[in-house]
Amino acid sequence: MHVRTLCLGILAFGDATGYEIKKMSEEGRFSHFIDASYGSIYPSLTRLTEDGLVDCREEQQSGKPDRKVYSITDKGLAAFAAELGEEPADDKFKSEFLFLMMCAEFLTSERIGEALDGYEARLRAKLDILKEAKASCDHPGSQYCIGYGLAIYQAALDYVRESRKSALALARSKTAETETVS
Amino acid sequence: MHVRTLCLGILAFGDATGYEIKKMSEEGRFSHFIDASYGSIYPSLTRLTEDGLVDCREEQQSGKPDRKVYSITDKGLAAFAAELGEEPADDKFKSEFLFLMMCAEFLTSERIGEALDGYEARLRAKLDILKEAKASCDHPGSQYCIGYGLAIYQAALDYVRESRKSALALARSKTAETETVS
DNA sequence: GTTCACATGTAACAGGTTACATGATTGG
DNA sequence: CCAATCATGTAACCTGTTACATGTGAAC
Repeated sequence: MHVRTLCLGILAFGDATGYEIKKMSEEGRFSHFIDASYGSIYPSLTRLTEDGLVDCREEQQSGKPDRKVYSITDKGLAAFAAELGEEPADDKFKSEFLFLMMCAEFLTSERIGEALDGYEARLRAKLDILKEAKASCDHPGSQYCIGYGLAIYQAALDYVRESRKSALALARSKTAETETVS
Repeated sequence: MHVRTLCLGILAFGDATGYEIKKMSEEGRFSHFIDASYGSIYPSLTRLTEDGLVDCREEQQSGKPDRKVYSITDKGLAAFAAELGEEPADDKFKSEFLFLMMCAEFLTSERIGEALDGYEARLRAKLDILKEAKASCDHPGSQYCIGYGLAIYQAALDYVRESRKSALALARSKTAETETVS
């Protein structure tokens, strides 16, 4: 999914500035999809405006910089609806942690233990964020996504904990270790 | 993780051609990470050779095109070990399906049902592939990754099935539907 | 006879990131 | 006084994809 679509989707829920879109994509309800940078958001908004899918109004603020508030147009809403009508692309899951575990035979068991600890900690942190979000957000669509996130991160955490021993056993053998050192 | 690192990692397990690396990244043991295209693999191998991290020998074959078999060098092995020593980057999970569900209030319950059916089918297909891989692959590191995949895809499937009713209820109301139509 | 598997490679293009440029106000 | 928050935007760069170019042999 392109940043352009993300912007359009966020604006379908209500007006926002580029700055706010960035925030939402990295902290808010939309953080499960992409975290877009300013370098992609601002050009996207310019393009969307040129294409007539969004409107822009400038607002002066006392003390703060001017802001450009974007609203979705009817044409934009139609384009968004059309995109939602298409078959969603396959999920993409990329994990450097799993790549590391795949290559565990090149590592010492100490290094694997370290990686497992770090990964577990991150999973816990994500679960905490999701639990907090679940309690504080009342948007039904978001609740569905949060529930999904809780389910899979919990499953991942359970797996990593349960398989810890066998994971450590993947390490390169002591003999191989000495071979490499010598 | 870059295609370059993926190539290096695959070659750490044994010699391969660019063609074989592509196959492994989309079907084999390494398919959980990236599916790289020829347009990125071949240039990566050229660069790795220039940098002395891999060696290349050309092999003629009767009836088939010549092939270039790449082997990792000591320098390459060291570079690979160094990369594995670094903290792995955060997992990246992107789901257009979840984006759709987040925006469910813009959809009819029919469309949501359709999306749920499609998503469920894909999850089942992935689970089947993983189950088959589990039975046919005896590499321990791969087994760990397959186990992880089974755990999270199963959790996702369970969630999608259990929450189906509430998911369908996310649809836009009939009044809103009529409003949009008129 | 046509499609598939084998096999390598390039060029144009798309998409996004990073770093930079600018600048006011508020809170510690 | 320094850092953070608000706020917008551009240019250079990096990485990767798509489509193209080329060619053989086997299977159906």
